[in-house]
Amino acid sequence: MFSLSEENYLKTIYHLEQAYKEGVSTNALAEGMDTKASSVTDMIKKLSEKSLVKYRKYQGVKLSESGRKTAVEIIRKHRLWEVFLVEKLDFSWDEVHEVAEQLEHIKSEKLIRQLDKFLEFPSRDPHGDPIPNADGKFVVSNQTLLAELQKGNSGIFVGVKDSSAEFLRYLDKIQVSLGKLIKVIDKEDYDQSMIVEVDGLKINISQEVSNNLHIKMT
Amino acid sequence: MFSLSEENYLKTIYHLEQAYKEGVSTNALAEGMDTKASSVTDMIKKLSEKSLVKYRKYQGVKLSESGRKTAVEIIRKHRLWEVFLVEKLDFSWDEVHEVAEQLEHIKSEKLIRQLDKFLEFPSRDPHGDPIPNADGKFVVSNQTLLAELQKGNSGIFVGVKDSSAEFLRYLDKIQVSLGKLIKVIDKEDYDQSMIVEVDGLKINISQEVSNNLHIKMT
DNA sequence: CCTTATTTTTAGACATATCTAAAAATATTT
DNA sequence: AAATATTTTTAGATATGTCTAAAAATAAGG
Repeated sequence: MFSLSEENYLKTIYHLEQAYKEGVSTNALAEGMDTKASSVTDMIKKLSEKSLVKYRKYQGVKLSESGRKTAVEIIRKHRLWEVFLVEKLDFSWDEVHEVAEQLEHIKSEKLIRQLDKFLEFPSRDPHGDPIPNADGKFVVSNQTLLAELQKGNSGIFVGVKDSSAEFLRYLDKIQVSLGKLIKVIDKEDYDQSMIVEVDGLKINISQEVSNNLHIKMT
Repeated sequence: MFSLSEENYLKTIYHLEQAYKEGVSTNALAEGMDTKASSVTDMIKKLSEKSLVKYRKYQGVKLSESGRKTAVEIIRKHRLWEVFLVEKLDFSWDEVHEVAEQLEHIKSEKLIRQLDKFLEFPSRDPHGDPIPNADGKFVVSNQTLLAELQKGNSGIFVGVKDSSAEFLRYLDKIQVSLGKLIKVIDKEDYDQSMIVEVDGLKINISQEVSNNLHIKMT
């Protein structure tokens, strides 16, 4: 199996690949791992020898098939534990990350299989991010960001992209909570702000905010 | 906080202290940690510098107050996770140990506080061992081994001492399961074997077996 | 009580994962 | 395209936790 450090590198490379499709640079990875570029080079070499990444000097890294598989497994574990913490142990959205970062490295196939079952096979974590299934597949769904909706569209608020405590407090304040039906009443062309209706109340929402709300279309 | 290795040493010293009250020898600890005596000496020095153990060269170690506190916290976490695995994730008694060994090192006060609450403050783990409370206190109870009961006594079967898969299969076979009321009908003087009644059935049980069953007296 | 056996410690080495500082490669500017 | 700036890699060092082999301390036996 892989060391804690190796697993964290794989996970970080996976996330950075979304933004850097051509390959993740050493510096970007150093920033993501909160370490020095030289340390990154060392670790990349190790991962490369284990065929977890494809690496050519000075050209950045990409995950190999087996590297991606491992990264997705870790992400699956992270997100399932987040669901557990919020749904069963009454954690709030902004408290789960640090603990899930630890729990994601526990090694036991049975543990995660049974946890998944216990949680009734959730498809999204508390932030609205999809949870890959046991085969590592992300099951697609009819989900989008509120910002993508047009005047007249509506959907269920199923998650947030920005899970900072600050943002969650803001949502609390405007009384927008998970599971609510949100309808777009009007959308301003000049700043993309919206007037939406939630529980019969009309609320004005900036694009910054609408970009952070995951909506499941009905 | 303490490293994984430090935590494992503290836990092992704690357990060995039950048998070696005068202090745990370097060799005993090496055996318990499955490592070499020289490694143990190195680690003991480190723990001693951190005031987690009391150590005089060639005289073995004892836990200090803070060392004992830390060890008990780890044991509390281990046992709570075992309850979780058995009660919520359908693990069997003989599968939980390895996973709990990993989970016991997760660092989050809130996690363990909420887990305890979620499990409704269990007082014993699936093997019948007591779970210290958040203050590190073992709440005493009216529990004993079946072997200690006399003719006519009865009590609830609340745990096993030997949790080998073999033994658990045997219990399954004779239909003795957790929570059952067991009454001692007769006890042989010459081999200490017993005839007990469970669910109206009379079963013959050897001393070897009765010595492995934790009973809560009613 | 002195010799032998056992236990424990020390000394020096190794692997992992990190760092700093310097060198090498690549990218950018003029 | 040459000079400069940036990025990446290498080289050498450090901390943790382990090991082997040898030395030192303690325990046991005659």
